[in-house]
Amino acid sequence: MRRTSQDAKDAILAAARERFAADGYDRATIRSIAADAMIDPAMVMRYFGSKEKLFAAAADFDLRLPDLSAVPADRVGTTLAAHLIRRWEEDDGLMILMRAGVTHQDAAERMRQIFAGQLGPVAGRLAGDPAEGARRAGLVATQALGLALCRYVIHLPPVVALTPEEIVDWLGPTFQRYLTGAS
Amino acid sequence: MRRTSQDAKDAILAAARERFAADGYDRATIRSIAADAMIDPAMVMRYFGSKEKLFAAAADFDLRLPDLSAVPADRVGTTLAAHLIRRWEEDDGLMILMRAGVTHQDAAERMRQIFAGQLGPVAGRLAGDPAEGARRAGLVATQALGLALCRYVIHLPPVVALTPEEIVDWLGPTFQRYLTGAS
DNA sequence: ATGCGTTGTCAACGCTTGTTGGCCTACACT
DNA sequence: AGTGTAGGCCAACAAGCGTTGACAACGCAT
Repeated sequence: MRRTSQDAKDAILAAARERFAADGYDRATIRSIAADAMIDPAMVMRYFGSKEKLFAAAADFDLRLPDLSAVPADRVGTTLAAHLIRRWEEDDGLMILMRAGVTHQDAAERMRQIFAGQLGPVAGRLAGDPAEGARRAGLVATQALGLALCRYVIHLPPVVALTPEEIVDWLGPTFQRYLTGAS
Repeated sequence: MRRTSQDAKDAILAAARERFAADGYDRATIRSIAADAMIDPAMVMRYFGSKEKLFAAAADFDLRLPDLSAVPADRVGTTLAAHLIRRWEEDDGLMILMRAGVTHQDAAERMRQIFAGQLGPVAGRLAGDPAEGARRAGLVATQALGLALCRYVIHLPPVVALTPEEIVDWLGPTFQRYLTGAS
């Protein structure tokens, strides 16, 4: 039994996710992705059409936010912080978007959709007003993405040294204020 | 009177700063920088030696932090927030580092030096302990760089819509807690 | 006017990139 | 056995990159 085309696609996609997350859009080449997947570069084109389409397939991501209005009102900040940290470490999808979003238009657009479409409604439900929810979601995004940038991309030593528990302790109150505090 | 070499260098450096800030390291090509400076690409090489060296010359940046121990203790957060916003808008140096730091090693290293060497000591003076200062500086960096990422790079609409005053009002207390709050 | 050093131009190099088309190879089915 | 089809490989393409070296044009000193 030879490898089925689905296996090849899976292997390519897995390699692509790793490379895009580690190197960004430009430096992650079709050739290097193909080498990681132990396959010919031409196969990548056959199965995904172009580098753009491969990236679109690899950059799929969902925050999988819990329903924050179901947790105690004074716990939304820490709950969100704990969830985001976990989500970040188990899925490299956000790393892909961060590394690519800096130079790549589509990736930036995806990022906007994620925070407007996933975090926005959750914040809006807490604020009781969609427009205000968007503002709150934006503020949360600045702190959340900033942590990811310093910890996983820039590798700022003091931020890398923080334990997940410390991060929750420090960022939880910040999220709490951004989500529920007075404007 | 022909153009002096200093004029050419200045023109190249200005064009390089704009291109690196707008496009990142990889997409900012020597050719495009030279075209912006209305000069031949070969001149760029003559005056700066290589793309790496040109980047090093363009990525020079100083936070120019004020002495935070000279302001009222309950004002350090808002003072820092106001200063960083101003610094960000008047100098594209940090944009260069942010756009490049994601894929370029040297830029990430510069970023680490800036926050460890400039913000760290200031925070250390406030905390009365250099090691603790590094931690506090790291936390501040997550929020400060996250804002810049969302506002100037990703262009998250709700974050772009914030006025400088609103940003100071929201981020000031965060910086205050990161710098002087209980650990 | 002659010479020289600086400023600028031009063409090309070697390399890497995304992308394409043709050609094998192995399996499933008749 | 023969054949069709799907998986895979190879070589090449055009374009763009950083970089190089040779050569022309200019201004100032002598």
